[in-house]
Amino acid sequence: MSDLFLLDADYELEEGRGIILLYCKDKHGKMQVLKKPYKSYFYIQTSSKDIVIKRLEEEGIKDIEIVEKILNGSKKKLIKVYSENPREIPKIRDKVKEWKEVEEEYEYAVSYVYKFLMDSDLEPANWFSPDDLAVKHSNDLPELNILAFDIEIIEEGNEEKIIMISYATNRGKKQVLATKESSLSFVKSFSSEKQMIEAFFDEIAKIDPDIICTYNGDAFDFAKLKERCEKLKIKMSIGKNGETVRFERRGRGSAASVKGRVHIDLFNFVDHILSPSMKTEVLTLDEVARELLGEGKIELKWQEMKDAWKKKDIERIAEYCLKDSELTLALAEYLLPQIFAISRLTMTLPFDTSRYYYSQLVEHFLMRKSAEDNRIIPNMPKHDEIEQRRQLPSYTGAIVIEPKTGLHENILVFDFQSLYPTIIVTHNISPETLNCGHTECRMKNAVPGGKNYFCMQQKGFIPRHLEEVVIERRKVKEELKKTKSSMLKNYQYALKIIANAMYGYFGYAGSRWFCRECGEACAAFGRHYITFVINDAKEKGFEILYADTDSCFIKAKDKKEIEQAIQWHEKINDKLPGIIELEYRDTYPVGLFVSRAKEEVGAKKRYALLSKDGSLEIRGFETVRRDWCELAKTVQHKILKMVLTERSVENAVKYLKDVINQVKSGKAKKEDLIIYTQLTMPLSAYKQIAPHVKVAQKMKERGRPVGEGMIIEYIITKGKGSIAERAEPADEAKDYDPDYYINNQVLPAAMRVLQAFNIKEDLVRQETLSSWVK
DNA sequence: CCGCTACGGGG
DNA sequence: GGGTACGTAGCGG
Repeated sequence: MSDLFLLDADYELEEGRGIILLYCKDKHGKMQVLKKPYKSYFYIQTSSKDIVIKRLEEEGIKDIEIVEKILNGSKKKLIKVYSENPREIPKIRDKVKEWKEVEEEYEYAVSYVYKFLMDSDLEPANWFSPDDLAVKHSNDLPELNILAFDIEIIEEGNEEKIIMISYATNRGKKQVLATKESSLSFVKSFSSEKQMIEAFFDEIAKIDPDIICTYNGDAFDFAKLKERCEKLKIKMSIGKNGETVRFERRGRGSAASVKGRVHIDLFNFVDHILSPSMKTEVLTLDEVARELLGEGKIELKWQEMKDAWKKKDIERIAEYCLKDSELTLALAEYLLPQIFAISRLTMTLPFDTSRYYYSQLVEHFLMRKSAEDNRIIPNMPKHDEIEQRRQLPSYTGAIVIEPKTGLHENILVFDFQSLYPTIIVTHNISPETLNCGHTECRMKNAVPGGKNYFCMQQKGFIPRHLEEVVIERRKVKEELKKTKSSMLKNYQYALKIIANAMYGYFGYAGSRWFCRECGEACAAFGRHYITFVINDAKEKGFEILYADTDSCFIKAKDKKEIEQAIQWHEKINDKLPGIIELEYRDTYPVGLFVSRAKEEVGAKKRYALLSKDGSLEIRGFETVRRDWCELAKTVQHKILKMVLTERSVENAVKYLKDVINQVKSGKAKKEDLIIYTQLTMPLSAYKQIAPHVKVAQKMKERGRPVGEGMIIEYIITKGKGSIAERAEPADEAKDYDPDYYINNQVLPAAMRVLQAFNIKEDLVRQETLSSWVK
C-alpha cells in the first residue's frame, strides 16, 4: 500500500478491545481509516515484585512483564501491566495504588492514542508507510479538502437566533445561507432557521471536508449551533457519516470535535501560540487577518447589522458574513502548515496542536523524547502538589532597566538569540543534573548569586534534546538564507516555539518536569549575561536607553556611533560562553518610551518605535480593548502618531485640548462614547454591581430582554450617584457626563502617551477649563 | 499589599 | 480518559 498522511487519530472499543483509528489521506487525496488493535499499559515501581505480581495474578491480571527503564536518571526494573481495554488501566491503577508494596505507578495518565503514537514513533501531519508505520519525511502536503464557516446571530424576541451561515472552501466554493430573501447570487434563502441549519449540514455532508476551520468556533459558532439545534430539535450531524459533534471539556471551555474531520479553531492557536509574537494586542479576526494576511473584515458595526436586518437589507450582512469565512479560510491556509510543523515535532494531533498551550506542546515533545530514550515519563502533579508549587515564594526574575522617558533618535536594538534555551544548554540545566555532588561542577557551573549548581560531566535529558532543537534551528535558519522554503520557515518556527517554552515549563505548576531550581537558575544566568552586556556597553561609552530581560536598546549620537555599536556587539560574542549569542536586530530613527506611572504596578513595558520604512511598532498601549470607548482609542492612537511622525508634542496637546473642549461642550458623537461590556453570568449571580450590570438590571426592569453572554452597550450620563447608577443603555441615554468621559476615558488614554513628555494631567484640565463654562 | 471578579474571541 | 489546566487588569478592602 502506498504512503499515507496522518491527519487525526482516535479509538473505539470492539468487544472490550481497544482499536486505534488512524484518519489518513492518501496520495490521491482520498481519506483512509486504518484500524490498529493496541494494548494499553502502565508501570508499577516496587521493591517487592514477587508479592505484587502474585497479587496482580490473584486479581486475574496476568498480562504483565518486567522491564528495565530509566527513572529519574538511573536504570530501574519495573512491572509493566497491560490491558487490551484502555479503560481498564485507570481501574487497575486505582486498585494497586492502595497496596502497601506498591511505591509508585507511572504513565497511567498518558492518553491511549498518544501512547500508541509514541510507541509506533508515528508523527501526525506526516507521511508514513501503512505496512510498518515507518515515518517517511516529506515536504509535500496531501490534497486537503478545507472548509471554513461563520455564523451571524441576532436577538429576536427573547432568544438569539442564527440568521445567517456562510462557508468557503479551498476549492473555491462560497455560499451564504440566510433566513431572509436576497438578490445576491451567492445567497440561498430559507423560510426558517431550522431549514437553514439542516441545509448547512447537508451541504457539509456533500462537500465532505477533511478539515473544518472556524475563528472562535469552540466557544461561539459550534456552541451556538448546538444551542439552536437542541432548541429546534435538529441532529447536529456535521461529522462523517452523519456523526454528531462532541464537546470535549478542556481548560476553561470546551473543544468541538467532529468525528472523521478535524475541527481547527484558529482563534485558539492565535491566542495560545501566536499572540506573543504578534504586533496586535487584540485578537479579533479583523486585526489578526490584517496583520497576517494584509486584509481585514468588511466594516459593519453591530448596531448597523441589527438595523439592516430589521430593514431586511441583508446584502451587506451577507457580504460581511461571507468575508469572515473567506478570511478564516485564508488564515487556515496560512496557519495549517505551521500547525502541522508543530504537530510533527511534538507528536501531537493537529486538533490538539491548535488548542494546546505552550506548556502542553513542550510536555508532549518531552514525552516523545522520553519514549525514544527508554525513560519513564514523570507523573503529572496531583492537585495538592500543584497548590504547593503555586504557594512557593517567587524568585527574582529578569532585569528591566527603566526606559529613559521621552522621544529618542537613532535607537539600536540588540537581543540575545534565544537567551533561556541557550543558557539551559550551555549550563546543562535539568532536574536530574541539579547539585550532582561533584566538586568540579560546584566550582565551575554554579548559579550566579546562589548555592545551586549543575553537573558538567553528564548531559541532562532536557539540555540534550533542547540542544538538538537549538542547533537544528540554527541550521534551518542558515538554509533559509539560501532558499525561501515556506516548509522550512514553519519548521524553524516550530523549533523556536519548543525551545522558548522550556524555561517557562520548569516553573509551570502543572509541569511533569517541574524544577523550581532550574527556573531560578535560568533567570539568574539571564540577569548575569544581560548585566554583563549592559556594563560592557557603558564602559565603551554607549548610552543605554532601555533593557529588558534579553534585549538592550542603545542610543547613538550619530551615524558613526551606530557603526561603532554594531562593531562592539560583534566583539562581545567572543566573551560569551557556549552557544549564548547577542544579536543585532535593527536601528530605528525615532522611538518613544514611557515608564510606568508611580501608582501603576507591573504595567507592561510601553514603547513605540518608528522603523526606517515608516511603520509603527507599538508595545504596551492597550486602549484598543472594548472597555474603552471609541473616542479614547482614537485619541490615543492619533497622539502617538503625531508625536512620532510629526514629532510635535505641542500639536498633540493642542489636539487633546480640542477633543476635551468638544466633549465638554456636549459635541461628542454618541456612538464614540459607548462602552461595551459582556454579561458573563446570569444577572442574578452578580455580587459586585459594575456599571454594565446596573444597566442590565435597568433594562430588565424596563421589560427589555437581558441574558447571559449579552454585550451591554452603555453610556455614562449626567446626574447624581455613582458611575454605575448613572450608566444607561446606549440607545436610551439622553445625554452624557462630560466629566466622566474626560477624566476616565480620554485623559487616561492620552496620558499614557503624554506622561513621557512631562505633560501634567491637571495642566491640560486647567487649560481647557475656561471653555467648560456653560 | 491581597483577594476577588471579570475579561478575552465570537454577534 | 485520569480532567483541572490561562494570564492579567482593575477594583475594593
